[in-house]
Amino acid sequence: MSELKRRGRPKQFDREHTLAIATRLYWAEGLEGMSINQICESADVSKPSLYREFGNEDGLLTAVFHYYTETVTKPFLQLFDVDVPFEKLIPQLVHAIHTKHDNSEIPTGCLAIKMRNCAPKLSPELLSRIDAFTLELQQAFETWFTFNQTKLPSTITPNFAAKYLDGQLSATMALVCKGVSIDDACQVLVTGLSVLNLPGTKVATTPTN
Amino acid sequence: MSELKRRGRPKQFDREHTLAIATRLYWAEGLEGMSINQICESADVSKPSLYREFGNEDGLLTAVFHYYTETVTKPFLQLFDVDVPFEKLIPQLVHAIHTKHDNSEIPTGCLAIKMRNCAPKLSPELLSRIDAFTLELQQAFETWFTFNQTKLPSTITPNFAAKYLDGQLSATMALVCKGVSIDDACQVLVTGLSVLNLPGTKVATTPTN
DNA sequence: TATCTTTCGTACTAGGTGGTATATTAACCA
DNA sequence: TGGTTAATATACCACCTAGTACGAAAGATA
Repeated sequence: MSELKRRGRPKQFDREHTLAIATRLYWAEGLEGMSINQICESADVSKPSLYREFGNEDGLLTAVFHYYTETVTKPFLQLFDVDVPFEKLIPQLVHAIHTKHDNSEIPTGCLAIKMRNCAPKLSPELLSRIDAFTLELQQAFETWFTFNQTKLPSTITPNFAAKYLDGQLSATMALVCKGVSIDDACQVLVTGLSVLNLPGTKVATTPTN
Repeated sequence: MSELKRRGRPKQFDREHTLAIATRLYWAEGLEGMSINQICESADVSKPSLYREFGNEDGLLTAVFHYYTETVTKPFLQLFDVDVPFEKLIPQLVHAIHTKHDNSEIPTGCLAIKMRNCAPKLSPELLSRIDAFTLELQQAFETWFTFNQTKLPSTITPNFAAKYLDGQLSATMALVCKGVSIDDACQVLVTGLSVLNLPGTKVATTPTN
């Protein structure tokens, strides 16, 4: 146990609570739409406390990004475990999107993408961390397709399929952000993925030549 | 002609030039990444001159949005004229994307979407203008599919096809913004649109049930 | 009790933001 | 020439931003 008595005034600052609120705010309002002052006010912490914990704004953003990937993206990535069978991926994706947007107040879009769009505000270190993570995600897709390659159309490589899936997910989120209903957005996702020959889609096309 | 002599000091302010520079800057750097001061400096105009012309920041943004739709989006929309035959749409889209990103310094992404993402900064009037325009675009897609409905798969309505196309274009732009090559992004677009049975695509799928 | 150590928050800084008051300038007209 | 009109830019405003100096507070140690 780390039950040895610490000297000095006991710490009251709740890092986890602050990170949760900051992440939610940045995610919902956008990086540039949210200031340190507003975050301090919402999380009910003093500004020096926040700076003591995270150093500066970039430190806070780095911690927020880490918190986001751990609590949001990584659970999503588990859907692409190579053990997940071919025929269960799309229903799982649709289910994940539905539960994520239906019964809670999760903001729309991807925080990592929103952060990437504010590149000039970010340090090179954080920027490369974001890029590394998106690459990691991309490669998880590719790995999944590699292990499930047998049923891919012959003209489609796992690498392209990964990019294509990435694009379809972007499309779905973009539509949701635009106000399209979750059902319609999921239908777009399912339709788009149907070209990869994944089961669970209704749309069928015929060869063009 | 409006050649009647105006009284007072002749105007030097070049509205068109300023709008062109402001649009480019907002488009490239994002709404929140660009300040009035920076725009004035880049356009080499004084701040009062800019305020005299546009009233306030929201007025400038409104003018920028109009300039953007007129010079960028509407030419793109012409590709969806109902007279454009079915089999020429995709090559035109790909060609448009290529020429737009290859030989010039056009920023990536869509300014209208970037503006929409900064909703809290925008006046309700401008916000509804943006929404109206995106709706108009969506309906142009739908009209095109209505006039070219015959070859659409029976399970796909023109309304859904319009949303789907919107999503595929978002996907393409998202990939380009992420650093994916134009060729790969266009290939994603072509592949995605293949489910609509449009000619010009190589990928063919077989019915799943 | 007094000292030491650590965390706390008030109150401040410098700089940037959107926006403007005001004096000057430059053309017309009489 | 002098008066009228309108466009110009300097120099300013109040406010907000990220970031911090510093003294008070709260516990352990002696």
